[in-house]
Amino acid sequence: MTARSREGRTPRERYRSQVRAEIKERAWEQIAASGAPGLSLNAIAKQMGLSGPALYRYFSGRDELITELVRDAYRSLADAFGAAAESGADLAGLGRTMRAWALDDPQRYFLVFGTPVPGYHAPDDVTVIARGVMAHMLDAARRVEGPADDTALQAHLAREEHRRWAGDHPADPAALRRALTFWTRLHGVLSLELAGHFTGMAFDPALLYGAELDTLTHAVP
Amino acid sequence: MTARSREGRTPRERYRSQVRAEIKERAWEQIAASGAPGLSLNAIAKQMGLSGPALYRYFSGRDELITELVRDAYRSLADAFGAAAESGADLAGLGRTMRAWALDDPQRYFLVFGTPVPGYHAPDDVTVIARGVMAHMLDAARRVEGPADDTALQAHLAREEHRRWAGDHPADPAALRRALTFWTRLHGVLSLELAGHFTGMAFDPALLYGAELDTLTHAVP
DNA sequence: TGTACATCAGTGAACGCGCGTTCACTGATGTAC
DNA sequence: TGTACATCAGTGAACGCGCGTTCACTGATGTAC
Repeated sequence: MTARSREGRTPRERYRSQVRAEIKERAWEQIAASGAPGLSLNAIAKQMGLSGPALYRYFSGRDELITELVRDAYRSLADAFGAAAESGADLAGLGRTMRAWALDDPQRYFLVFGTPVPGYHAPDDVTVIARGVMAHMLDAARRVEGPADDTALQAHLAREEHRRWAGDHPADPAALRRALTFWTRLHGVLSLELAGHFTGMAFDPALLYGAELDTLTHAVP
Repeated sequence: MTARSREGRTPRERYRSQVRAEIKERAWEQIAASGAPGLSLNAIAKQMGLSGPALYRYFSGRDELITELVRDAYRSLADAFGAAAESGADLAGLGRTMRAWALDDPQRYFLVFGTPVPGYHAPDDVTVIARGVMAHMLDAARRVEGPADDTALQAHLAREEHRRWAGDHPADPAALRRALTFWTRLHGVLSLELAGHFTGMAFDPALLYGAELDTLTHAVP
């Protein structure tokens, strides 16, 4: 008879997911050390005291492992946003959450928002998870009060949204614009900072980041 | 006797620099096709109808080639900025120049501003060229009129600048702040766009870019 | 102008390495009766 | 409780590949007298 723990998982299943988790952990360590392009299945196996082919019991190949890491990265950011929103964070709160998430593991940030590897295309479900992240930003952007002056961009967003939803559920263009600006401005500071482009420039990137956050919550533009 | 053309370059020297140039050209093609991590000396040699070791007559190794490409990329951006400034471009003009330069060869943009390869450190002279790019932005930022309200960031920049120059030649903190914001905001839009993060979102990134440009030339924040 | 020599681009073989991935297999663990 | 069978984690050998880099060499080009 099968020994089933709670949740109906057999010991074998539990073992499987533990090993899978350890593989991913070592993969993150490798990525942190030498970036995504340097990720090697054989190196992970060796580090775990396994032979290379053993990993193929857990992932169909290198690509699937990377995809899984991307998924996890998106999910963890979505979770962080979710938790922040849960405890009443506004747009600025999400911004601080994003910065903390990025600094926590810069290479994880770059895996998701960094230079794309030509030729690699993430599966569709990753896009869905990414949209979940965007949804959190949109939600918070919607709750920002203050005048949103009518720009050409906003009109453009309104037009495109109407076309997409055929007039049914167009998103608030002002919120959309704010969410986009939130994303690009914070990404601009974060990615340059994490890439080391501010080193030797004698200023605290956190203050620049904070200044950008202020422009977003007080008034846009 | 040596046949010297104008500039005192012998035919051999001319030949050398032609081959060097072709190597770099093929290198750029490869980077465009498969990114910087996929750059391979052997592949370049094969494409030129040469054997692998032949390239070592022209570059001391892979790292020197990459460094040279980074240098060229920075220089071409600095040149583009210089030409724009020459013909009277303001900060917005530099912004449009930067976008054109980025779209012209996205992988070149990423080579310079994208995810850093852990472990690789550019030589010092690259930093000097990079500072030249920043100088153009600062120059244009200085010529923007309009109220620059006093923020904590600005005060911070003023303090740090004073410390760096020991009170001698501190840069105008308002201009510094504007140049930094110029850089990060435009990079934010550009890098997300080039990385394909806006695909499927049904809006024109150029308009978002333009909106950010407007915020920079009209009033900051 | 011709000859002896030096320079230097490019070759081919080789080294050592690591990669992803396949395959047939062993041996332990779980399952069914 | 014991026995026969099925499942499945992991191994070791092998395949084919490409990488950066070194080395001793050939042959063409330039130089000096």
